[in-house]
Amino acid sequence: MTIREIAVQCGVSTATVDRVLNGRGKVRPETEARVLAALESAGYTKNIAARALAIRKAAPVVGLVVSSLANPFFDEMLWGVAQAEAELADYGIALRVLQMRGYHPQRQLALIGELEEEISALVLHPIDDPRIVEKVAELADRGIPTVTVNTDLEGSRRCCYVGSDYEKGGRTAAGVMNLATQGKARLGILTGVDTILGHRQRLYGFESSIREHCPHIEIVAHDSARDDDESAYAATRAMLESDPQIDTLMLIAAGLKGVCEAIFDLKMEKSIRLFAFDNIPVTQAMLENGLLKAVVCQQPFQQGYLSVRAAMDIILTGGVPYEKRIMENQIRILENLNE
Amino acid sequence: MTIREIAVQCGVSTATVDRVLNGRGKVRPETEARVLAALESAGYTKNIAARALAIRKAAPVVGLVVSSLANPFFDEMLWGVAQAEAELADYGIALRVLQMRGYHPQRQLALIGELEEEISALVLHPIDDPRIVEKVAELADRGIPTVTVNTDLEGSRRCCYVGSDYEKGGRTAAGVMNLATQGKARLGILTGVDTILGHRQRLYGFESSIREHCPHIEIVAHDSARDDDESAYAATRAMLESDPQIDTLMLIAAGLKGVCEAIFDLKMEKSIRLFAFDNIPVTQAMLENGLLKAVVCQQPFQQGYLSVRAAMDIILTGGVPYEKRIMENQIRILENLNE
DNA sequence: TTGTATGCGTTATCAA
DNA sequence: TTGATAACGCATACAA
Repeated sequence: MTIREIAVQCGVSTATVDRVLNGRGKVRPETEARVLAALESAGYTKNIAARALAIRKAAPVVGLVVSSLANPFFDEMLWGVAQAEAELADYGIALRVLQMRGYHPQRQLALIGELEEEISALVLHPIDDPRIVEKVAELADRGIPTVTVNTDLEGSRRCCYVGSDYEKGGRTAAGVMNLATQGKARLGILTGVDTILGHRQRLYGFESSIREHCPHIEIVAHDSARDDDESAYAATRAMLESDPQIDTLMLIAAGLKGVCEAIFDLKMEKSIRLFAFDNIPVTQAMLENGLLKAVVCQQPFQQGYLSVRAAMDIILTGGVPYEKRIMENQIRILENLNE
Repeated sequence: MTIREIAVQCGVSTATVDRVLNGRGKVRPETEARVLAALESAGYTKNIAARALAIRKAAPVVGLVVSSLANPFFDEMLWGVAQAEAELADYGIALRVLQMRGYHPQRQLALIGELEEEISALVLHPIDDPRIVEKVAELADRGIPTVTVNTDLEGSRRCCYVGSDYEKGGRTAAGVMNLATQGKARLGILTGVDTILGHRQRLYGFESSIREHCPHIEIVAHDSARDDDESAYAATRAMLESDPQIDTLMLIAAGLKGVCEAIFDLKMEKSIRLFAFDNIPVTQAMLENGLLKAVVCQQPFQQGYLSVRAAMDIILTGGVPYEKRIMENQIRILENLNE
């Protein structure tokens, strides 16, 4: 079913159907109603190939802002972004990527500001801050849709989210620990940071699942690794020195390298069973030496690919493909780490 | 870079460039060389949006032949096929699916024959038989590319394969067993069928990995579950009756329901740790009651989606997107079974 | 407020 | 062996 067919059916021109379809106004309400009815009953959907060809002249741009500098987790995600970019080219859509370091709302606002004049859609790895929420609303008012990636921005006017279910990830990690420890452990938990929603959700999922299903896994220590290696080293060392009977550690966020160094420095690598999240450069070596038993990953490549594609789909179809696209929580051991 | 630009650059018409590009012949060798050179140096690639629009008139059809009847594993794969079909519609490409039951080469040949007159590409879940290999070659000669899905067809002229690495899947299952049993088990293996390549590869990956890495996992019994529930019941029952000291079972292929029934009938569900492949309707219940410890899955949805999309890409671009697209071997426990 | 005409890049049908 | 030209479905500048 094409615009032309709808047009003849209603006795109007294709331009009028286009005006109705894209809400450009300047059409008599009565005519509009008639066209809308025809569109509805025909189950009309835009042909994206044709639309892609037509909008080439406008050369739309998708913007991406991500806190990826100095964070190896995002390397793989940016690979997915690159793959999506190659596909965008066929549709005459360009991509502009701005990377930042850390989580400073002001900096993120500045980068969005740098993009907002030229983009038709924004993919954002958002910092959980009211100013960002407000900025997303402002963009929405100006007709620029935002796709959040990796972490959602609650209460905002973003149009869709691509990322994992952190609480489920926490529960999955609890399940793996239960399996690998036969349900018996003296456990220390190294948490992330409170200001990152995903870390809180993961911790909640993990800890509540352990308490509910594993009566013989005893949580004897709790400290924050603060999402970096130095703090992780210090926290791990202090935790193991104050309770040398600990035989199991769960690392909720970043800091794997620091945790492992502390364990080796204390020569406790034979007695500790370590569990963590995500696949970073040091992961494989720690699985190989047997200290790390398993990690739970969240498909970073797919997050990058699908978020940019979602922006593309929104531009191409004019509609939102889904409200949330949740990645799988994947259990990785040495044998299936890199696929 | 467009065909028109290439054309003016070479002082020929777009039609001539098109003839060179699509090997339609009827172009002076000298002209062809000039156009080819220009194409090369410009790094020309077809615009798929434009091509999609143009080929609508020809209304190409993709065919799919799959042994999915009476096999719940394929339900999820067919979901992925349906998703791809929805996307095909935008490109004016239709899909015809023919399902079959079991693995009879003659039947598969008949179904391919039913499709071959009308299709531009074939997606095939191939039976490992010389007649099928020959048929694929015949199609290739007639310009119809074949994408194999789920299982590859070795030595054939298929243009790409979408499916898992079964040997790696076997090694992953060995790794999970090692983790969950602390490397100590008295193990019985229930194999699949020899005539399915994937089953042999999985078994090899699993068994060689166990022998190499797990000195205290003792393989004490071996029998075939023959890929169905009745045979699986009989084999399991016989195995456990002849060696009641077995505490761990690995099921390589289908038959989970039969295996579990045998274990329950023998009232051995408390002493057996069971491992298997794939997520079928009975999987969740067996994970919940604790008999089944984990399964290794092979992304059936993605297999369906990507194989049909590969056929679409081949039609749209005229080239082959990749030679193999390998699915991940995913470790599933109750917490991350359904995502 | 509505309609006409043209172009996006590729394919395919005619003529030459 | 070549080239001109008309689609494919949608968007839009311009005319009415």
